[in-house]
Amino acid sequence: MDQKVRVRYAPSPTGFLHIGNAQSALFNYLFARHFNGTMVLRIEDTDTKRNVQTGEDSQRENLHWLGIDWDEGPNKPNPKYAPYRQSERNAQGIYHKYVQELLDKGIAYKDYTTEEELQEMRERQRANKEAPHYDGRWYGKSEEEQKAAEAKGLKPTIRFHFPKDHEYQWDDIARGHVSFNSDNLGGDFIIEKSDGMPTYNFAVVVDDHTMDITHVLRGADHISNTPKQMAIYEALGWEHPVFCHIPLIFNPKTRKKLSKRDKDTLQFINEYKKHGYLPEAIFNFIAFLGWSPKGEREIYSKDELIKVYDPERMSKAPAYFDQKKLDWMNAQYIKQMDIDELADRTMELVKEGETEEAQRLQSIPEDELRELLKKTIHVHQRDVNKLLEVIEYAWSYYTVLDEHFNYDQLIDNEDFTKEDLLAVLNGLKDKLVNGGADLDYSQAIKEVGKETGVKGRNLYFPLNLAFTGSTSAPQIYEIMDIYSRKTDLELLDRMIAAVEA
RNA sequence: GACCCGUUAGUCAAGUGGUUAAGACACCAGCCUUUCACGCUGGUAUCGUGGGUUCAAAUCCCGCACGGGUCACCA
Repeated sequence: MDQKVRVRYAPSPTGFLHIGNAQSALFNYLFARHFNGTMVLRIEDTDTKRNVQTGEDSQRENLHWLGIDWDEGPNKPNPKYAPYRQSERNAQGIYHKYVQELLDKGIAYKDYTTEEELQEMRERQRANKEAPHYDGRWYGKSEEEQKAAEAKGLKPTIRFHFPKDHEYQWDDIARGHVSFNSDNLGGDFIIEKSDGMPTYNFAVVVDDHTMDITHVLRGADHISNTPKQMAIYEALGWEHPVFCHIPLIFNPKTRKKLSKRDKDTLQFINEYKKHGYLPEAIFNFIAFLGWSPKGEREIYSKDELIKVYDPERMSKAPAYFDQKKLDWMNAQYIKQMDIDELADRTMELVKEGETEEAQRLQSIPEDELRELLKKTIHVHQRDVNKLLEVIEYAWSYYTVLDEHFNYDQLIDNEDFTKEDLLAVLNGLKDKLVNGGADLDYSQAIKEVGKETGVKGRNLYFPLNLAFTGSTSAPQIYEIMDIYSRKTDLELLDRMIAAVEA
């Protein structure tokens, strides 16, 4: 790159950070960092009807959580390029200035067609099996006709007039050579709405140019917008940036673009956060949606991804969202992270209390909770996919005495005699009663085995059942350590009573 | 309907004319283990289809089928 790279992530603040937005932000981020360029955050809030007050904050918070930061944006303005919200830019007349230029050149014109008329036009075209398009009815109209429309109280939109039979083509980093003919782009399109706001296709060109954006990485759903934007670049005598259209994320079940209505998939980054996915894992996972590095490795830290990121390796085919693979990847991160760090993060989740499960733990005093979580993580780090599961386990251990276990599966099992069961349970009970605070549970169980002559599953199954309600459990001495000595004894007594009954 | 694009195992996904067609997830089997899990080892592909080009095609070209994206005073 001989010229300083500048890229942008330009969301419209209409809701939470969606996985598709995150993907787009992430590739821009990787691109900027890999090439030592500048990452810009621009807010595209020209749709006054759909803007959500909290949308921008949500974008910011969730990007931050993911580990994506930027060098310029509404909160970090560079005076040379500010402001970074299109509504503010519009208020400064930035867009209108160029609209006027196109009007003066006769490339843009006022259109007084009403919404009803447009709809009618589209319906008629559809009925005639034509591609829906604007028919250019207001192109080249006289000033008198415009005045007459004004007199009726009509407010015009400004349309861009396409040249006839003109090829727009570019070399897309991801897609290769792409070309469109001006004749089938849907007719002259609106660049300024009747409320004076620029449309997306116009504002994006003005902003990318005036902000010196060198590379535009965005979702593949923008491919067919690109020729329109190129037409504007051309009309204004500007050079267009390099384009890279990122493959869309598909839902494997519907085989369509991931839709916000697909209930089977978590759509928003904040949902992943509250379920206890680690941002490192999500970052890693999203980087592999539509891109892959050379080689067979799949686990990469953010810094490693920045290093190996190669835009030439962007895929063309859509990326299918595989929830199970994400779970696996998150589990990999959990396995390699140390317990204190995991405990900190789980504490964080509890404090935020965004799920019922997390809220329940808020009743536990902080020091006690931290101990409980550390012990729970120690036991379950290897088998848990997300931190919410740690929270669930912790709660089940905390409230174990409220549960009523069913001991019948061993009592009614001919492989386990009543005598052996009692010998084991009472044997361990003795150790617990007589042992000091530093009693080694693992050692104690082994001794019980030796003293009673009961071993293997006959030794461990009863203990598993007594302490967890199930014959299969992780290392039982670790579970015993999660509970208080008093609870351990209570659980043993309960089973002893059941066996004797 | 028009215009663009895609199609490699159950699911993803490498692969850019000559490979035993990577790897991951899931699944199954074996090993390990008191059990569960983790971990380890092994297992599964005539590369959508029909034609070309070539000594040689998953890779290049054409047709077909299927799938998708886009055709807003949304971004």
